[in-house]
Order: sequence, then C-alpha cells, then structure tokens
Amino acid sequence: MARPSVEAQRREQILRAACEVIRDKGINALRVSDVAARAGMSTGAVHYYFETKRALTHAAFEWNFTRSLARREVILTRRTSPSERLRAFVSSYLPGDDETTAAWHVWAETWVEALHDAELRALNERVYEEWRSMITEIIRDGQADGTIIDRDPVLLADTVVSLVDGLSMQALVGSRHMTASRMHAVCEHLIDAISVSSGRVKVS
Amino acid sequence: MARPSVEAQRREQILRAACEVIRDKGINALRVSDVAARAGMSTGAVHYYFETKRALTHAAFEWNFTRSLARREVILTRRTSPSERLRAFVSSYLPGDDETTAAWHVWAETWVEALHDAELRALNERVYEEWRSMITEIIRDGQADGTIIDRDPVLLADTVVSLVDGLSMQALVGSRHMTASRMHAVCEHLIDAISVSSGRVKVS
DNA sequence: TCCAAGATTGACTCATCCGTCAGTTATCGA
DNA sequence: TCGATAACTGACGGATGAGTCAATCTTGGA
Repeated sequence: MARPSVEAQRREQILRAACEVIRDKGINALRVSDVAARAGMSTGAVHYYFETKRALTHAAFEWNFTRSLARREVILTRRTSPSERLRAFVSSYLPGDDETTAAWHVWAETWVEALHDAELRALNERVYEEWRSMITEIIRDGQADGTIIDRDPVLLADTVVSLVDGLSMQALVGSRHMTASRMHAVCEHLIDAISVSSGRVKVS
Repeated sequence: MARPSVEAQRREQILRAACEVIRDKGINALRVSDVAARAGMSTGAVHYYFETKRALTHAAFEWNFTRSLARREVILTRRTSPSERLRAFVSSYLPGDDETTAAWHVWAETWVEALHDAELRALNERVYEEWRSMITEIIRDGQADGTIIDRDPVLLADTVVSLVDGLSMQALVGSRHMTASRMHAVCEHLIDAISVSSGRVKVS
C-alpha cells in the first residue's frame, strides 16, 4: 500500500455534506454536484466513494440516524431519576437547536423515501427498535422505583415516541401554532400524567 | 360558447390519478406521463389543465386534504356522545382502510415537500388549523357535559392529533411493531385517560 | 350542414443530471 | 529519486422527462 487510506474521513465529509443538502433542499432536489460542491470536491470524487446516488443518500440516512442515537446515549447513562431522564430525552429529541432540527429534516425525508423503498424501511425498523427500547428502558426504571405508573411500558413508550414525532413534524413544517413552548407543554403534560407524584391524586 | 366545459370533471380525474401515482411511487418518482397514463389521456391534456408539474402536484395535495376533511365532517355531526365521536374520529383517521392509507401517503409527501416550499406550508397551516379545531370542538363538548377532563382543550387536541400523526407515520413506513391494533390500543389508552368515566378513580 | 371554440394528441425541443473514464496529481515506501 | 497505487479531476455520453406546439378531433349552436 502506497498511501494510508483517507476513506473514512472522506466518506464522513461527503455524508455530512449530503445531510446538509438534504436539510436545505430535500432529496428531491438533491444533486450529486451539490453534495460535491458542499464537500469541496468534484462529482467524480463523490462517485469514487459512492457508486450511485442512491447508495449515497442511503448512507447519509443511516449516518444521520447513527449520529442521533449516539448523541442520545449520553442521557441514558446519567445518574438522575428516571423521570428526569425521560424529560431530558424528550427535550433533546424535540427540534430545538439547529443540530436536532437538521437531523429531523433528514429523518422526515428518510421516512417518506422509505414508503417506496424496502431497504430504507429495514433501516427505519432497526433504528426505531433501538429508539423505543431506550424509552422503554427509562420507563421500566421509573416503574421499578415507583415514580412512573404501572402500565404496559411498551405502550407508554409508544405514546411518548409517537407524540414527539407528531409534534415535531408539525413544528418542522413551520406551523405557527406548533411552537417550541407548545411542544414542551404537551410533552410535560404527558410525562406528568404518567408520573407518580407523591400526594397528588387525579380523578379521571 | 360552442361546448359546455368539461374542465371540472377533467381536473378531478387528473387529480385523482395524480394522488394514485403519489401513493404508489412518491412525488420524487412522479412523472407527468404517469399521471396522464393513469388518467387515460396524453401528457398534453394534463398540461392543458395544469401549467406545470408543480401546479399539478400542489393541486393534488390540496385536493387530497379537502377530500379527507370532507370525509370526517360526517362524524362531527353525529348525535353520539363526545367521547364516542372522539373515538370514531381518531379511528377513522388512523391508516386502516385503503382510502385512508392512500390519503396518509399523500399527506406524508405533502409535509416533506412543505419543508422546502412556502406555498405548501401555507396549505398545511390552513388544513391543520381546521383539523385541530374539529378535535378541539369535540373536546369542548365533552367538557361541557362533564365526560372529558377539565384541561386546556387546545393542549388536549394537540396531544390527540400529534399522537395519531406519530403512530400513523410509523405504521405507514411499515414498522412491524406498529400494527393497527397497537395504534388503536395506544389511542384508546389516551382517550380513556382524558375521559371521566363515572366511578373510576385513578391515582397518578 | 357548417362554423367556432374547446379539447386532445404526441412528436419534438431543450435542459438537466447521473455515472464514466482517460488522464492527472499526491503520497507513501524502497 | 523513483515507482506504485490511491485519490482525484472535470469533460463528456447518454438517458430522461418537462413543457411546447402545430395539427386534429369533437361538440353544440346557428
């Protein structure tokens, strides 16, 4: 071998650029030349690392998911109460800062592509499984120490995940109604409802 | 005038075809020729009624929304209890039958297109406003007759709508986990939680 | 029967863009 | 210094597909 491989760095560089283009223009309008320009290289270089445009976008989708999961991993290992962890998790997952918003844009595109692409459906399946299990884990912890109500934890996790997804989608689309504070209020309300706060009794 | 206009029928015919193509292939892969073929006419005929492809897809999105709202209108006017109406509404809105699933596919595409298109964002804004107000209305009715808990009805409506959106999206993408019965279970659980069922007291 | 205007056709133009490839450059070890 | 190979360039071929348009057909009314 005459040169040490720069493949890992280059691929990352290209995938980051691809995600930025997807965020800004969507896959519909994504051109290989856009990605190349953003990554500061020629289209030939992009094709040197990714055979086809499809391979490129799929890799970008996967990269985006992987990074998002990794970013959340930190929260899971915190030594705070389950309820706190749940709040932190949900909060970090709602589209707030630029990084999370960008990731959300790419997720949205991934889902819609997945409607017509079995490979992406499989990718989503794997990621969502992990996603859900992270939340389920927290809920189980909360049930173990008696701070979260004793209901099917999978059902509760589904509720939390779906709620966040639905809120986020409308926020992303730019609904004036769905502001950041509104999203947080709705989520807080749900977490309160599934939390056991000492002394509080709700008739419902 | 030498002939009575067939414009209304033709436009509807084309928009229906466009929605079918969007459902089957997505807007990404939608070709004007696909729509023409499905509507049983030439590409020229499609362009006779819709100047550009963009005008066509936007009209299709709007048509899809309008029809969906119209289909739900029936439920609102039923003389059943608010809780029942809420259940019926949510149930009809989850992707179950082919018609609702098709509509969902088109909605999903609309949202993602809207991320990069102000016109579609405005369309979504209008529709969602109506959507939310339908649910809010039901909830207010329920609060008036004491069958739904006394919380901010807009917050409760946001919760219901977002939950359904999130669940549906995962179901559409084909998650094995998110089955029809699971979606219904999660929604039932939420509606139970916001309903006041006589004699039941929950500690939470 | 014939006209006027709406409706429709489909071949064609023109622009776009993916993927290729022959050629060039950079960087290592020997 | 000199291969050897990885890394990279960018012009080009070829395919695709939106939108145009001249020609044709259809229909209701005069």
